[in-house]
Amino acid sequence: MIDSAHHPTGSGASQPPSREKLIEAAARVYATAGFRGATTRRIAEEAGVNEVTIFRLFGSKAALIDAAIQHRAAVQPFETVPLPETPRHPAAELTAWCETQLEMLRERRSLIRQQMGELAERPQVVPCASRALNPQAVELKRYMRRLYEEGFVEGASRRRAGRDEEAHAAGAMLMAALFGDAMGRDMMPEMYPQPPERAAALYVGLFLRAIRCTS
Amino acid sequence: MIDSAHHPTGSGASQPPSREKLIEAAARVYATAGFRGATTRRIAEEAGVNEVTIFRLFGSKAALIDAAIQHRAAVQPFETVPLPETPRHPAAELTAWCETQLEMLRERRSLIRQQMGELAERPQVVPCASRALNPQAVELKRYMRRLYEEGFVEGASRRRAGRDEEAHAAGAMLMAALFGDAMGRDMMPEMYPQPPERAAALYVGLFLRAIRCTS
DNA sequence: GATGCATGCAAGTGGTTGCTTGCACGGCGC
DNA sequence: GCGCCGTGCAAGCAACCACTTGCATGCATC
Repeated sequence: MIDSAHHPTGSGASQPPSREKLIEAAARVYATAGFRGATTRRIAEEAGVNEVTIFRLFGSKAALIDAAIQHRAAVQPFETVPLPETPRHPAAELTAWCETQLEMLRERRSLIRQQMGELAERPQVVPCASRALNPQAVELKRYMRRLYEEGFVEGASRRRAGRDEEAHAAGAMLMAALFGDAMGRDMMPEMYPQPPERAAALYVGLFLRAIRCTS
Repeated sequence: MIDSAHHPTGSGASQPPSREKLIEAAARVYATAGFRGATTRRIAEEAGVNEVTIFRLFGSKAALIDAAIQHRAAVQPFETVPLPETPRHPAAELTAWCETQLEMLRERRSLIRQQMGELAERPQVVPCASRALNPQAVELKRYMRRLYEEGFVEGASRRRAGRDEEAHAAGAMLMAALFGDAMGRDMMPEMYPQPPERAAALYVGLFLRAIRCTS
């Protein structure tokens, strides 16, 4: 029934469908069951292919799941909206940016949770997991530096070291707020009484006031 | 069921050692390996007792691990330093409080990570996991309300709803900053360049400025 | 000494896991 | 027609899993 079409090679544009189906199924199963819970039988069933195909195409379960995780990490971050090169309306710009961050984090929520849980046993997932978050933090810091340079920050005349320290902490705090919101909203709803669509604007408002920025 | 007590050694305050040894070993193994990875053989070996003892004392592996998790969650939160009833030096008081929070979170880091990972498959751990964090958030909110009442917040005259919304978000943001610091410092060190002992003071400083509090 | 109890030890249960093997089928280029 | 290759199917393997059973042992109380 599922025989979707064409097939491999030729001009090699699309992979043999089994490979792709397995990678996506593995990502789904892993996100809800973790490495140990993602059995080859379950992944194969989810993908609608035979179990042996996993070993023929990937060699081992670990290789398949690594491929799946890396696929997920490699495909999405490029969709991120960059912050503008020169700030004009910090509140609006940051809010929009934070909203896409939140969306991204919420979408990957269960995968990120699994990776956090398996961090102790499979430390090789660390670079893969943080690779998704790190460029975002860098982007935020670049934008903050421009906020200082363009005079959006009032009391920025203090000594450089203290300013940097505070700016780093503020950036980390904003990222943590987004992360915590995306991760914690379903586990502890009483801690997040506001509707999710208000979250970004609220965090950004607090963030800008914390760094003394005239929004 | 929990008839500890009985028996030996005269005034016998101490439980039969096997039970306690197993609970602590289970907590350790679970924190690094998760539910599926925490095999009864491994726990028994870690505890230095025979594997059958697990089933004689707890009936099943799940019961043992539940007991271990609940034991960890039940024992520690009482050590928390409460925030003062009437604020005097918000910055100092909050910083001290945040430092104990950070300490607690860092100590339980791997256990919390595991619980997050298994949240999708074993949702019954949710209340147990959030029970550790929730009272802290409540305590923070009580303290914040007193900050408003005692006149520590400058522009608090705005409409009530907006103030509450912002205060909630600010509280969530501070808790998230602590959580993210405790969880992320080892996974993404470049995001936390400051030494860990400065963290609490920095977050509190930003937090107080965000809610317009005169520290 | 006898009884009760917690524990250790050895063996074994049925089930699941990752992975392999052997074989058959069908579409493709030659 | 004829290989080639990707795939499905059935069977099976050794290892591991949670859990059980039966028996021996040590210790404390009676």
